[in-house]
Amino acid sequence: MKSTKPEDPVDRELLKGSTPLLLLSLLCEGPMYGYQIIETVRQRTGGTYTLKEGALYPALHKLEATEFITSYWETQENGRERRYYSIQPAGQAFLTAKKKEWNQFVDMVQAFVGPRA
Amino acid sequence: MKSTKPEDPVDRELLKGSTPLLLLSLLCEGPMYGYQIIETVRQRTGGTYTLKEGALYPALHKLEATEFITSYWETQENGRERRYYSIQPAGQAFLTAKKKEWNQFVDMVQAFVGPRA
DNA sequence: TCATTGTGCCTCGCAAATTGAGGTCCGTCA
DNA sequence: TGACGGACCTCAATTTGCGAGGCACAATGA
Repeated sequence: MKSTKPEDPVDRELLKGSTPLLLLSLLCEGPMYGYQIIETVRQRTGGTYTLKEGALYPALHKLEATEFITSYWETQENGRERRYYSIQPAGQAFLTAKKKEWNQFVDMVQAFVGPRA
Repeated sequence: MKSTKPEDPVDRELLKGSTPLLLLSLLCEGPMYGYQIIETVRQRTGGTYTLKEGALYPALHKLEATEFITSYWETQENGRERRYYSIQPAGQAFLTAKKKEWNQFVDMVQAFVGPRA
C-alpha cells in the first residue's frame, strides 16, 4: 500500500479544525489504525489531502484523552503490532454535534462567497 | 448600527483560513472599511459569526501587503476618518482560485462526513 | 456640563493546530 | 547485509484567531 501521485493540496489553513470531524467520521465505519487512516484518506481523496503524521497522532491522542475514542493493540500474524482506534458513544454524540456545526459553517461561508460556481 | 444578540459561535478552528476568502468576497461588492466589515458579517450571519478585530485587521494588512487589496482614507462630513479597502485585480484572481479550492475542500470533507443531514 | 456609549483604528501576548523534520523498531526481499 | 516500507511517535517553528488592551473623537442623554 503506497502510491497515488501527489495532487495540488488544499490550503492547509482550511483544514484546521476539520481533523477531529474527519477522524470520527472515519472511525464510524469501524476501527482503524493510524497508518491505515493516512492511507485511506490519501486514497479516497486521490492525494489531495495527505493527513500528516504530526497532525494525526496528536489528534488521536487527544480524542482518546477525552474518551471520544478508545485504542487497543493488536498483534498481527507476523508478530508486529498495530494500534487500533474505535469510536465511543460519547464520540458519536460529539460527531453529531460537530456535523451540525460543520454544515452551519459551510452555509455561512457559502452565503458570502456565493453558491457553488 | 449595533445590536443583534449573540448566537452560538462556530468553532474557531474551522474559521482558520476562511477569513481571506470571506474578506475578498465581501470587497467584491465594493469598498468597505474595517468596522463596517465586522458589522456586515455580524448582521448577515445573525450573530453566528462575529469577526474579531484582532483577526480582521491583521488579515486586511496582510492582504494589502500582498497587493490583493488597497486602502485609502476617506474623511467623512463630520471630520472623522475611515480607511476603505478595495479589491485589486490580483485579488480577484486569487479569489477565483480560492473559491475553487474552497469547493474542493467542502466536497472532500463531505465525502467523509457524509452528505448534508 | 459631564459621563457614557458608539464609531473607528490599531497592537500585543496567548492558545490551538498543522507542518516538516526528526527518531525508533522491525519484517521482508534482493 | 542493506534498503525499503510498515508502524508508531515527538518536537520546534509557523500560522492564525482570540481576548484584552489602547487611542481618539462624536453623539447622546442625564
